[in-house]
Amino acid sequence: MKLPREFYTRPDVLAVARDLLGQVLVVRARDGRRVSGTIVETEAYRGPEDRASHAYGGRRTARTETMYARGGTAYVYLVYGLHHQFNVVTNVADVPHAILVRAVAPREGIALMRRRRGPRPDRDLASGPGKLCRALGIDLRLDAADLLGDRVWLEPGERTPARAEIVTGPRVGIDYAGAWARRPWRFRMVARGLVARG
DNA sequence: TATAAGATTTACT
DNA sequence: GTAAATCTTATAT
Repeated sequence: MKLPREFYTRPDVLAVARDLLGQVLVVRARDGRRVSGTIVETEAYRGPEDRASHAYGGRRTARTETMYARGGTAYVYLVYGLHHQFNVVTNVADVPHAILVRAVAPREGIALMRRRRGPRPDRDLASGPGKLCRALGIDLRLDAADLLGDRVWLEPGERTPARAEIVTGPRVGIDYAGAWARRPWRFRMVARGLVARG
């Protein structure tokens, strides 16, 4: 079962970013097998007013065009010329809201992830936005893919985190955005009973 | 046309 | 801790 269109088209991108925690990101590998991970960290981007967003000021380029698609679309782009970033587009068409998936916990297809990522602790296989794309096999070919299609999609997780298990904080790597960078639009799921860190 | 910097990761000192 | 890798976009010649 996939998350329905209505999950993504909701108007509050912060609520969707929070609700993505605990859900499962699934990618169909070339041989048809499933590779998946549980989402544990997200960041909301609320263009056009959000100075940290690629769509700040209503900017529309070949790269950002995907952000203007309807909710439930994948937005994949390259940073620093070599790392892919996977985002979930939210809201209705022409409203460029998106959520960067910053980390997942490996779930299915772990052997394939290890092969793709090389020798390292399993804990580090997908513990960053560029790492998870490498581990799951996400690249520019998945840009603009429909999240209700059969190449990449989201499924409900077994358990959604309780409020006390969600830590919010400032977004990462966007110091140029001034005050917008300090907004607590980053959401992280922590293990129950652990003390939160920034 | 040229230059700078970015929603990052890795290797090396 | 610092540097290198190297594509896209914005801004300045």
